[in-house]
Amino acid sequence: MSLANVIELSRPSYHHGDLRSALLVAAKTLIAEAGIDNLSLRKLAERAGVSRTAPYHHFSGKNDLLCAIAAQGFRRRHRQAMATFEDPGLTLEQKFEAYIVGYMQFAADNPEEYELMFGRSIWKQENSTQELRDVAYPCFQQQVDMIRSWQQAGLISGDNPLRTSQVIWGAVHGIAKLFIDGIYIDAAQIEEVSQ
Amino acid sequence: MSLANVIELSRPSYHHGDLRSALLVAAKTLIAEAGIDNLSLRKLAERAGVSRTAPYHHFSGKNDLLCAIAAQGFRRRHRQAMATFEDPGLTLEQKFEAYIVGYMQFAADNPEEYELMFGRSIWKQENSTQELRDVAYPCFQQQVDMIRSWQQAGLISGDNPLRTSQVIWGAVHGIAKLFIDGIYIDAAQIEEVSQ
DNA sequence: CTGGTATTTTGACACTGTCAAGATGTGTTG
DNA sequence: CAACACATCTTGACAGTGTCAAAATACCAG
Repeated sequence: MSLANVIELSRPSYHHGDLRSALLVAAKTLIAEAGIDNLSLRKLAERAGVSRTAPYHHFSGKNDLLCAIAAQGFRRRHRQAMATFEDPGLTLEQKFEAYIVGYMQFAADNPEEYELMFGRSIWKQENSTQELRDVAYPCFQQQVDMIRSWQQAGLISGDNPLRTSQVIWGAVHGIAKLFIDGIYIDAAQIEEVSQ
Repeated sequence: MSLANVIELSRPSYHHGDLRSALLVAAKTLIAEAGIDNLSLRKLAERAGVSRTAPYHHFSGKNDLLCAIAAQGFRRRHRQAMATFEDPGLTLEQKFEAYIVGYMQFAADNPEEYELMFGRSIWKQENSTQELRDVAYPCFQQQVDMIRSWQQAGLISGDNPLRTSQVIWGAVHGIAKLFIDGIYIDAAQIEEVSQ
């Protein structure tokens, strides 16, 4: 962010230089400050020190911007989960627990971004960008793969990774929303879902 | 709705008569047609055959209207769950299954209304109306009571009804959202959560 | 009938997303 | 170096939104 500020303050030229990433950065801070539904393109443009319609040369519209932000979130979460999955110092069981806890942590740490990622506005209708889908689907696929390995190891029941994944993700997601909304559930309770 | 239409078409007087309920009815049809986020007070007023600012004498604002609609939903669901809970022809186990299935059915039948009820916009900040809280909390409390009875009967594990309720509701809610978003999960899978 | 109150309307304002047209740089080619 | 093409940014404009203030209208108690 400090880099972006430097660029913004000492605007060396008429052209911003890297307005696209500057907008994404500004958008994330605005979202963290005031929530998703208080984000407007105009306030965002002002924050970035640029005219109202400048963003339209980097994003086809507001929905496109939101998709790009969400895509960043999926990338971050994907890397994070990947690190857990590939950590050689963890047993399968530990990975399972770390995955669940990590998921909750991610949701709790970035509640507004999480809301954007899994809120339906960018997924409903034909709103989702190609880029977003390209980033999010591997994220889901990875989860299915992990669950498959846990099932094969007999760590959790069931033999249909996809179905089980839907159920588990549904549960974790629902609980994460409770978590975000302020009803604290400690890690011990999370174990109860895993059975 | 037909009754409302009669009232609307043959508007007998300058005063609407029962604009408040007419607005609620119109709002629900508009929501069912075009979704929650496509509902605007102006379109709603037009649909009700009334001026743009007329609703403001029956609701303090848009948020108030949304809370009223959601409150209706909670009342409906509460009655529905109550009927299941008090049905003498069902065993505890059957009630449990009926409760879960009924919940999913409710969500699937009224997806947009469900989104409103459990979407965070009306719950976030200090948006929730007193009426909404008065209706919704008994709805949650009832669920806790049911789970307590199931736990006492040894039907499900755990000894903390509140915590368990949070977990189960989180799971069911998450799965309901998957359900709504088009990923079908049959009843057999639901059993898997209940263990 | 009359005054007060409840209800509805018209007018207005700030804010939003988005498009069209013009202005201003940047880079490339002759 | 000059001139043109292109990317980028700005100004102007429009429709739509929620909401408030003030005026108009209908109903109701005295």
